[in-house]
Amino acid sequence: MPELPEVETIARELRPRLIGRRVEEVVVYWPRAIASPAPDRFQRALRGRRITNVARRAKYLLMPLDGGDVLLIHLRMTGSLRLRWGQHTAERHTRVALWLDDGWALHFDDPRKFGRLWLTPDPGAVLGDLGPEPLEPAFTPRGLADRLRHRRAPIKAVLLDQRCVAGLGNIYADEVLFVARIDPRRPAGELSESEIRRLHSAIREVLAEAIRAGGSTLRDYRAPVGGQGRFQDRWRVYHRAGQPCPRCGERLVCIRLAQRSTHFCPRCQGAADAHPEKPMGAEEDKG
DNA sequence: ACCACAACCTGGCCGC
DNA sequence: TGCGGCCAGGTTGTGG
Repeated sequence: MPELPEVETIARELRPRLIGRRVEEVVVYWPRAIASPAPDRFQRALRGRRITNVARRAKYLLMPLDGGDVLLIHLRMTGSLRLRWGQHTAERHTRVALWLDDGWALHFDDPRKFGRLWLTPDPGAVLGDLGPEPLEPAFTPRGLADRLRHRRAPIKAVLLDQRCVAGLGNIYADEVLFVARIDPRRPAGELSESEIRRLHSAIREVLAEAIRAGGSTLRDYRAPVGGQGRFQDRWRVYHRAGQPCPRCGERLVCIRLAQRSTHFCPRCQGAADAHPEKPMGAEEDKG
């Protein structure tokens, strides 16, 4: 379910509630939700540990524990984390429950069972070769250009590739390409320098705006204590096929690209670099 | 190395 | 009401 802004929202909400808490019991309702180690070892190793922080990398939540291990959680399509009062309050789709020492329980709920948890001393091995965090200074237009240069796949597909930029998913890839005025079907390696600069700042602007809005809420997604994001009201193109483009009034369209529904404006994202009105260097980094 | 596609799963919605 | 088909915010493995 969640992309970078939703995971960031969850991390911020959980951080003050979880730092310093001890995990008193671990209940695994769906063993395959535990990616590693084996569920019984996961359970034994996590029990009794204290959570020292709640952080995010790309779409992963990272919870370092006293003693050195890190609990990693990836929510995939439909996973969510909920804090529920009391120990025996698991619901139909609760896959793993952590009973905390303050009377609350942290529940990992996931109807589709795609989400995974890891307990490891070496989170880097789980995270693999993720690309740069788009909101960190290390994410630069030059670095983005290097990662796009040799790719012939459509730019939308490359934005979904977590090795290129970490944290974008289907909603924010579409939103970012609209703001950058780039046709999602354009081969990534054929983008001009000014398009890459627009893309770079659009990634930062859209993600930052979404975080400020508390992420997007779709269907029954809720934050850990029950709140909803507000960014779905600010979607410019996602889920808006047939409605007028907020920039030019043209009807927005939805096509299939990289096996994902892809929303864009065929007029202002239509032609290759059709609006070169801004001179090179006019768009500075806003990081 | 790159890219397309199937697989992993369930639930909700739409049309018949 | 029931059923089939299709859709869904993600990632991984397999094949070409």
